[in-house]
Amino acid sequence: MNPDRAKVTIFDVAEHAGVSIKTVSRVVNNEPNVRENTRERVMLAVRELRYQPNAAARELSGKRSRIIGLIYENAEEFSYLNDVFNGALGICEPAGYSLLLRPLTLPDPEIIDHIRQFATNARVEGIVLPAPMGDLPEVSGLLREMRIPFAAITPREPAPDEINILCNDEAASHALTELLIRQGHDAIGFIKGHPDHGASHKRFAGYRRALKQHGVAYAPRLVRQGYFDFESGRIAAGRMLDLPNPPSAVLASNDDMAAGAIFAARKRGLNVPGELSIAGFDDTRFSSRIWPPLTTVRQPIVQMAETAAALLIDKLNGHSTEAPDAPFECEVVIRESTAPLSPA
Amino acid sequence: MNPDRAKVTIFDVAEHAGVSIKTVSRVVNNEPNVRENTRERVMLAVRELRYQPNAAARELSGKRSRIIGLIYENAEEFSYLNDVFNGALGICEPAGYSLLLRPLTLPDPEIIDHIRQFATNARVEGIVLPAPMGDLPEVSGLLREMRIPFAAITPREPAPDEINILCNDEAASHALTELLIRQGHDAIGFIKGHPDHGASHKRFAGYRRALKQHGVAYAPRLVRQGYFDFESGRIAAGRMLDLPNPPSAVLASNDDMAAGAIFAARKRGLNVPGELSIAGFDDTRFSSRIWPPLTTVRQPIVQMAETAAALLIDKLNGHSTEAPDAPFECEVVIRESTAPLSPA
DNA sequence: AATCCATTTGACAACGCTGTCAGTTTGCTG
DNA sequence: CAGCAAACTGACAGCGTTGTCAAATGGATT
Repeated sequence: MNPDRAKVTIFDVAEHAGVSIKTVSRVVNNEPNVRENTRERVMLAVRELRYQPNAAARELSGKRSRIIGLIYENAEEFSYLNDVFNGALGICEPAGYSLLLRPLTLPDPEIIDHIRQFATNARVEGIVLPAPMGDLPEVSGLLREMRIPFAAITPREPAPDEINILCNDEAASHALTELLIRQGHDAIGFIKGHPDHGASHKRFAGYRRALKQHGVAYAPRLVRQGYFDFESGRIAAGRMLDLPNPPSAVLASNDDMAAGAIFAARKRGLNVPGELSIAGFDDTRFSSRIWPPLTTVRQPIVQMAETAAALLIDKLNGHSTEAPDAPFECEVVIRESTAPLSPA
Repeated sequence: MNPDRAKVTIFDVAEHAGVSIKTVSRVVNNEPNVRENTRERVMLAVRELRYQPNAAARELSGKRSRIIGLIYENAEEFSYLNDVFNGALGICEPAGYSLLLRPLTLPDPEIIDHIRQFATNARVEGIVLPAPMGDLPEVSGLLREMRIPFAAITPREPAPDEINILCNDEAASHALTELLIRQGHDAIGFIKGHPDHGASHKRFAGYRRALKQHGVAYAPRLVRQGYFDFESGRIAAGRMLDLPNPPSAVLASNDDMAAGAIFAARKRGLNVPGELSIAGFDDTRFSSRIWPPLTTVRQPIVQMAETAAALLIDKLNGHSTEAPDAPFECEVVIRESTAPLSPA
């Protein structure tokens, strides 16, 4: 530690303001029962001396670490996490909290131990769980058991007394499918996402609902299991395209798989979107950088993460945690990878 | 803080092992002057009780926070940072350090204040500076002045007594250019990177050296300024392609700009790599997902970040910081966006 | 002016660890 | 077997805050 830094203590402020250290503590922590007059005097001293409370002493004495953990899957795709980090950090910092990262590589047979150790060792007060961490029952179960508050950013059903940040994946998927149907497509392939992710089911459900609503027959042969990665999308799309009656459009449950589908189409000499429309999900950073730019669905991830962190901090501070009334809205982004069914 | 957690203190261990707390402290901190016999007894007690030192108390008493900061540019492209995070976290965690993130949006006129505040407030012991943070003289200058040890992962010239992690960008750029020359290209465009990044200059230097070495004339009209983002790459490439005698190959200083170049080529109906070879730099995650997959250069970023963190921690622990003898090696990855010059 | 109660303030003991320094043991020497 | 240095070990005082609880203050009521 550098000798030049962090030397103004609560005693200095107390002396400067002519009060006791406890009063300074009260002011700094916004506690009640301080006369307005006194409060101002202390604040002035704080500002003049540039006092910054010592976090370690605070934690040791007050039992509050002001640290929030963020446990995430260390997947390849990072733009989602980037948004989550930014959202969470943006809230934590001004609130005086630190954010501690804990990447985990899934599947992880020792996940329970890892999380338990993280929670204990890193003395986090609360934890943010972006997808797919929030989807894993063993994770939320452990945290519940350890009585560590958490906020899950994940499309699972809301649990009472737990913070859940949702978005309307299902509706967005429905809208996207509807778009393709309106463009004349009636053989629409679907590449499912990883079955452990709540989002996968929501997205598939939206697809099916749209088909049904518009009287388009559901064809199991046009549905393939994918795992949210490029490779599985490439393979799944390839299988469909090699079918005797291939689909004229493919909806992938995320952009990575959509990119895989484009790759597969191109390998087979198919023009996208002329001969095959392809849409994705997530509006990943590269969605607009590939050719053709992807039609996809954008989620307000930064906002969702902000809300997660804010609600979590509220809860930690004993404020009433009122969940947002409605799920966050996704937005369909129409680009050039989809087009009306050509007359051929 | 949860009542169930973190209750075993140094006193419990001391009692269990039949020694004083100070001895436990010595063992836990690997201090000398403890009889082997005693050490083992204490270790046993530590393990049996699952003792985990209280970080706050340690910091308060010992003046060591065991926190390392990571200041980074909050750019759109994240795969580089992902690798940096993973590398640094992978080292910090087992070493008992926490990693605290501080994203900064560049350019930031108040960068000095932001960093100063981060360093003071967050009580970091040392800081990792990935590119382009390490390139900014005001940043390294401030840290030097504040006497906070830092490790810069950046292609600047090594500074004495400072930790610098380098890689041979220049050589890789040279090799990539050479590859194109060998494929028959003699009108090779170059899109420069952001002038504030050290890497930009290295990469340009490698290009020029290769041209010179192989007797290919250097044509300023084939060199354009870019800023490492897709859009600037698209524009720069577009300008070159609209030239009366356009290049048959374009080397972009990173993959984002290379993707922009592919985009520009496609807009003009040019076949890549048939009519135009394009190569990038960095082997971003999407390099192999776009069409055609990009020929590019891969840097061992995870290793570089690991080394940065490890050397920094060594330094903080007072060990001799011996810099790695040689810069890290980049690797040219040949994919399908480059091809021999076609006879036409 | 005296009394009472609510509000405000302060004294002081934790919190769990490391640094300091003094005390105790051990292993050699002579 | 005493004597001595070196190797160990332990007692105790902080570190800078917050929690507890007692004391002081102030205003309203007799």
